[in-house]
Amino acid sequence: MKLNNSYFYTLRENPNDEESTSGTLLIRGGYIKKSSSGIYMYLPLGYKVLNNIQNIIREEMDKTGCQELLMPCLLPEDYYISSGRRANFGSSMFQLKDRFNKTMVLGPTHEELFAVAASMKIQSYKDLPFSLYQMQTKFRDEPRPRFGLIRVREFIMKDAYTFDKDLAGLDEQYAKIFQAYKNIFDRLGIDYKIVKADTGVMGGLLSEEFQAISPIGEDTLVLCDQCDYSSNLEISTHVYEDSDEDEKEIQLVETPHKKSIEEVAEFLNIDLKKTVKALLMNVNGKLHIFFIRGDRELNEVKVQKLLGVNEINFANDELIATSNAVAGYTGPKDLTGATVIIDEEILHMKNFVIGANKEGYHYINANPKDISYDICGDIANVVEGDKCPVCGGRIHFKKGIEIGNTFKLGTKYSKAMNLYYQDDNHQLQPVVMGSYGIGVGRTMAAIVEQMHDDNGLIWPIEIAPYKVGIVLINQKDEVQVKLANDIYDRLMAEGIEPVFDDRDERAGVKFKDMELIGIPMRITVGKMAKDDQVEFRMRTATENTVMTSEEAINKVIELCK
RNA sequence: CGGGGUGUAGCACAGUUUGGUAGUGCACUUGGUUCGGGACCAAGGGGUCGCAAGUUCAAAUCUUGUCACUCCGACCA
Repeated sequence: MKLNNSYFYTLRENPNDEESTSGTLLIRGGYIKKSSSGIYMYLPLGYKVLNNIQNIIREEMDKTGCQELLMPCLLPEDYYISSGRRANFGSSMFQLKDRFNKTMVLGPTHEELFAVAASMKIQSYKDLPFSLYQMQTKFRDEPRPRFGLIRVREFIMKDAYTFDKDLAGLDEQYAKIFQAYKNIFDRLGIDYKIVKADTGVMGGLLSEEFQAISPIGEDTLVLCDQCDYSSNLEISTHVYEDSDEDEKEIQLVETPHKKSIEEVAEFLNIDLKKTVKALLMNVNGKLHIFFIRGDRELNEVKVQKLLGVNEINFANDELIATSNAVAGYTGPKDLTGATVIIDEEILHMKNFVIGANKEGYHYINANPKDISYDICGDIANVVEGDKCPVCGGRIHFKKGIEIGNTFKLGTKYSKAMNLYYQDDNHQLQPVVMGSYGIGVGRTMAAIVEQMHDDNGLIWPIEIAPYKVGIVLINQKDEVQVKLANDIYDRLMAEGIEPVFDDRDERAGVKFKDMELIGIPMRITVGKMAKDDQVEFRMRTATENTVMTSEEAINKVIELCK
């Protein structure tokens, strides 16, 4: 592409409404433009990168024998009502009426429709297994779009679905696609971790997430410094460690005006880890009081599973008044009028601090024998330094951007969508399904988050919009012009399209732009053109290498392989 | 959905307190000088000041409403 007379622009200043590095750089480089909150245009450069990523995904998916197809985005609401997910998605699903007043939705994910497509093929066990995928636009009306392409309302997802006759078959196909995902993210050059995760609104048997490591990630990954244990914080299991202290006698102490657990710990000069705090919550309109160690956080996913509910909220004063709890001084001793749930860890603690259910008082040296409760379970988040559930090492956290997700769905959707096959005993059996997603635009943003510097983007060669850029220093010097054009033509003939900066701009502008848009290799044609000499430089390098034009061309060809 | 912030030229912003001709930098056009790391000088072009109603002789500025964008939270694959 020659920049003269092309659609190409860059911005010298950061946009004022983008927070993330990736969003800012992609906008400044002219890769994307926001059209409204969480909805972006992919401009020519951005579209090339998007396509390059899609091609890598396509190659690896095709290798597994997965077949590509294309589903509609616009669907009757009925599919999601049949599967029972219409209510789950709620207002995050875009909805509209057609001219006959029928309710249509824009698809947020396509398990239902793939089940319908699969039913055309599946009659007997002999029709299984197989797998299908598509790359298609998905719509989710996010309450808060954020971070450029990372959390958006309209996005392209590669979604794949496997169909098997039993769990053994699912395991086999799952493993194949899992490996393809590793190949994809390895080829994209992303630093990522695979973690176990909650199945959430998808349901099913198992969920694993591919998480790009990034400080702006919205998920917390729990990792072990000794073994390869990894888990999303939302489902990470907690190993309890018994205290070896001798039990002391419980004692009431005054803690005037010390309401938060941090204030109490400081006032009593006691480690937060030797305290127990209360969380007063509203579960289905009833007061539930949760007790966890003072330095931990309540894990809503675990609580929802333990209690079998979809939603928990903070309790208001009216609800709290149904018990004898005193805000700031609530403890699990002699507490009445609420369902009391304690974290199992508390049973392993000794001589800890609890609220006394009396304004201005706490107990110290409380022990498990002193407290009473209705339910006990794992309800808290792990914290850094906790014991690894696999090897006993210590765990630490990293932040991740979820770029891929794989689910063993089981028979949830096949049963709901009436997808059955006949087995060799003439019995009807539900098809066993798996589903597998990759957010293509989000992956692009994650790559930028991981690969950039002060001067701009840095694309890996395989996904760069152009692998090499030619900077023509003086477009009035015929020798330079001819050499630059010769190099351009030679590379085109090799099937490598360069971006050729032939604009009437000063050299500095051309260098800055080439760096901002992150072109991996640069050939500069300048003063030495009369001796057939050019400068070659990688985007990541700080020095030029002088060589002949022939050597530069060969270098590019070699690095593109 | 709760709480804050911002809407003025393609981009980034000032002007709003105290109403009185629409401004600055970048970008763009023309001429000149310069020209291998975001040049300089000069002269230009471009804006229903988010939208609507109101107050006023007069509104970017005051009032009310409304829309959009955004941050923190809630929520979320």
